[in-house]
Amino acid sequence: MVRRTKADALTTRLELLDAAERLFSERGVSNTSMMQVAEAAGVTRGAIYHHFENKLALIYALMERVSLPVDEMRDALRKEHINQPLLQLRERCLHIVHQVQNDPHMQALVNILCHKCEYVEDTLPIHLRHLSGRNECIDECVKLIELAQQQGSVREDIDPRLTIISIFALIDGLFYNWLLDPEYFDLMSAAGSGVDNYLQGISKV
Amino acid sequence: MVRRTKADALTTRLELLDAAERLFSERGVSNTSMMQVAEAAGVTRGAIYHHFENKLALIYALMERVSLPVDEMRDALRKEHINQPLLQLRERCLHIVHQVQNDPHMQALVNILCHKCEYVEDTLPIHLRHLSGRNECIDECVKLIELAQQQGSVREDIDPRLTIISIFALIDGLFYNWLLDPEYFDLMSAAGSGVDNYLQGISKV
DNA sequence: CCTTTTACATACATACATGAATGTTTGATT
DNA sequence: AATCAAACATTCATGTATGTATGTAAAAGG
Repeated sequence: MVRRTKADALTTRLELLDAAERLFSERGVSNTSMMQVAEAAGVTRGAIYHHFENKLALIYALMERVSLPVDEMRDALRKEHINQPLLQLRERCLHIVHQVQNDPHMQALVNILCHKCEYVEDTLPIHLRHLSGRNECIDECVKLIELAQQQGSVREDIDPRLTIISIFALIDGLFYNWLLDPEYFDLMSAAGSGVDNYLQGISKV
Repeated sequence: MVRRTKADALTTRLELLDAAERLFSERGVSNTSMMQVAEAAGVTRGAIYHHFENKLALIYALMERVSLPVDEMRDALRKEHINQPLLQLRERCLHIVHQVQNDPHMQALVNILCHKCEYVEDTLPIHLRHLSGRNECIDECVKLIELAQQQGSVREDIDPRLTIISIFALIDGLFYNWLLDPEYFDLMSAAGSGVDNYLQGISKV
């Protein structure tokens, strides 16, 4: 059955995205054919190629879908705890973790980018996009550490950049392992104690 | 040209492993065909299927190749700094990092498992194997934290298990990001400061 | 020296996946 | 009301990966 109106077309598009998100997340990107995505969405392959150029464009669209709410949330959190940089850093970190744990789209996307998609030349644009937003975030958080140093709450011998890279690595690693086996540990508890312990370690005594 | 002697066959096998390791690491597992591996090793596909059942068996063999030296090193490090659990933990962590940075086989394998191989049902045995050795290591390191608590060097309110999970996540995350862009930061520096800061954060003042 | 394996190469059968080309039905436009 | 274009469905042409079956020459074994 062909959907005719613009609203119907948008529905089809969303159903395709949902199907792709689910199948990619369950069975891996390269192990999922366009045919399977189409079938799961109740359409034929023709529908996919009408809405998306190819499989990469599909993943790209999946990223678009979550990037907007993520950006909004980041902008909001940027304005809180302005004079308490370590607290803001903590809140921003834990909020991302909370989002990955509770927003299904976000979780599926991180899962796909982390475990269901090979980082190769073909997928480079995807991962570059993923990293660009991240690097911005790193630069911004480095300034938080520097500010904390100026305020005297963080030790002078701490390298702000390496510190942020480590904290982000900690969170990435938690995602990485938690997505492999969500039962193995509680994500929020680990992230909370992990970030707190780390911040404690760089704080002045 | 057919290699006839047993020694020659072993050479062929090693060349196949080297070729697979390189191609998988460069172009991704599912994006590399058995044909390409064979060509890179200077043989035909028949040679591969003679030595390995399929692509999974190839990856499995790649793991075998590095698991032995890794195990040996772990056993050795287990015996050092017995009465200084935090120091032993630190050394064990940093040694793994050092190994990933300096041993090409180790680095390629971590890269493959981390970025060049989708975690799907087909590859489950691979990843299960990867995780089993890891979980053993976690259990062992948890005991190090508990010992440090008994010795009074680590705060009582620290959860040993979550702590180790976080520290391991930190290292995993560093691998994950460093392999994506080795120029972006110095692995050893980040790991050193990261682990030290974290341990500082859980230590008694 | 004869037989049996080993260690591959070659060939084949099958199965998908992709992309593009084309067809068709209906909403949208004027 | 007529035309256009969107939103798909259908079909085809092609490439490519896999697994297996078979062939073969030399090494290993007795």
